[in-house]
Amino acid sequence: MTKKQLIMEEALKLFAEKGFELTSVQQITDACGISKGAFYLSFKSKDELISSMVDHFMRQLIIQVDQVVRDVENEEEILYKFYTTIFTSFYKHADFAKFFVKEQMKSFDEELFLKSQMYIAEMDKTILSMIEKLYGDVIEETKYDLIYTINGLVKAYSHLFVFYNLPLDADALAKSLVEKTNILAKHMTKPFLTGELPLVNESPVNGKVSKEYLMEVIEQNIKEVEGEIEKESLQLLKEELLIPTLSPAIVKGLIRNIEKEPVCQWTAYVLEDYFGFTDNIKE
Amino acid sequence: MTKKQLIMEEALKLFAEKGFELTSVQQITDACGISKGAFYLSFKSKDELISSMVDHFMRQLIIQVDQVVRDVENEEEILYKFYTTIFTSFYKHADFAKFFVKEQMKSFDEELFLKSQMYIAEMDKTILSMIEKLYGDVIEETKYDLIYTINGLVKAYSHLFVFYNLPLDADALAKSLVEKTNILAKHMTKPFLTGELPLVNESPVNGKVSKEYLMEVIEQNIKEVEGEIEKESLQLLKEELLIPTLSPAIVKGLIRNIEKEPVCQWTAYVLEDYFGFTDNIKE
DNA sequence: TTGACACCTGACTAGTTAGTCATTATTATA
DNA sequence: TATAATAATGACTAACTAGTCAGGTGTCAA
Repeated sequence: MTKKQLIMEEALKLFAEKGFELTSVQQITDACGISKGAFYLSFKSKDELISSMVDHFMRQLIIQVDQVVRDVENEEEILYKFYTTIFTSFYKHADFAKFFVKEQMKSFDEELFLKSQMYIAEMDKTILSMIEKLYGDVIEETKYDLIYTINGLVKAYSHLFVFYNLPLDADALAKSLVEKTNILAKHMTKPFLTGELPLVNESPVNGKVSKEYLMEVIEQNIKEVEGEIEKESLQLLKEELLIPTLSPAIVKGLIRNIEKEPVCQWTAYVLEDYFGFTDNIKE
Repeated sequence: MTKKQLIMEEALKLFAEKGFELTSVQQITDACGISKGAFYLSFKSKDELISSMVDHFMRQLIIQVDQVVRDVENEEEILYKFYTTIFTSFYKHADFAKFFVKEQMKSFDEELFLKSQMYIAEMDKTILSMIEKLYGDVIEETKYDLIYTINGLVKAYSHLFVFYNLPLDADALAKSLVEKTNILAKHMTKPFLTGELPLVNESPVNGKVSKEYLMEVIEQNIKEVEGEIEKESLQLLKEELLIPTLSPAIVKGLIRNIEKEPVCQWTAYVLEDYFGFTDNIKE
């Protein structure tokens, strides 16, 4: 475990307990058994720590949910898998869920707020593609309402185990919410969110992640990754970003090379999005 | 406007903007144009301010919603009125809604957390009585799920105008959510929350508010209120609490005497609950 | 005009915090 | 073993905080 990971884990426990502002860097380093100076070797500031934590957990969650939605063979099972995945992740990372609910709001840091919004929008995108696949044209008019309703259900029921520490019966909960979702998809006729409104929830990067953002993520990965294949793949992908020359098959292959490496999973995810490989179903 | 009100209003703006911890007493008093010392003449501490704020706004909301649920003649309209009331209040007090979502969590102050839970449980009680009145035995098995779903919908859709500052079309939103609620009440067959679970959400005072709490609230009111009738009514109600001697009609009349006074509304509300007048419908 | 009173002020105390940096310890290399 | 490079330390700074309190201000009635 790297020092960064150690700090993030210990900090998360303290943040969930007392909140971000009321946890001092000193308390974090004490919990880690390191000095205050060592903290600043891993993170430029306390704000950078919180920002890294949001990246770490939200990326993990989005990648997981996206995998489920794209890979499940049996269409009937997608919704069920979606709910179990999301609740299992919330349950496992209850500390982060607690912390995220508490601090996601526009406060003390505009940048962090926008980042959170970006991840939430990314999740909404995945939910949208899921319900379009499931219900097709039937929900054309009501799909944005369905996204909001699903989010509401997840939020409301998360409370049970995130804040009351109840044990989670993910199976029963998912089955119950699958029923609710199906009922609403089938019968809803009066959507509140008509075409124009939901734009507010679009990704701040307008659906496409920016080239600059991808460059940044890739360069970060090049520093972190060990294997030579992975390093070279990242290097080639970076050049492809600047001047496109390679064929789709080669690009896809390069992404394949890095997608198993944990630190590169997010990069692989956003690159697939950027190069338009998002509609592939597990072969 | 009293000094207390002034401080609460200015503080609320700052809290919604930057959060509780990052707003200093100095900043609040600067915004009010008063000195730091003056602040401590109105509130014993910064914590007491936040606690008073939660009391103020949550009591207002609960009284409003309760009135709607109990007074609306046309049963068809209850749900619609419920949603419009709650969203209009959230919209009007967006600052508080923002602040409450952010700070309601178990953090930095166990007492405040319990207080928030108590108000939330109180609201759940009102919702329960509303849906029982509306759907009767049909939802016997699913009523707790319905409460959670309603809460989820309110939370999810509040975001639109609380955090994105969108204008609120309360009429359209309420109509849309009424439909969703009706659909779920009619078709839901797989509740997640079976009889045992929802106990966690019961009021910490076990359904009945404690005598001590009532005494405290009444004594506070006696100090604040002007009118002689109101003062005497409160005094008699206090004695009735200690040794019950008066007939229900007299007690009810005494409560009537105080329920128009803004500072006494909450007291009237909890006293009605305590003396068992909660099932009365507007005559 | 005087004195009594409630109201108000802001400099002050005692404490905490994020972040720095000269110094020391550890490890790798030659 | 000697030297260079890297990692880690914790005392320190500068800034901020909640809450206090000795003294000031304005407003009454006598």
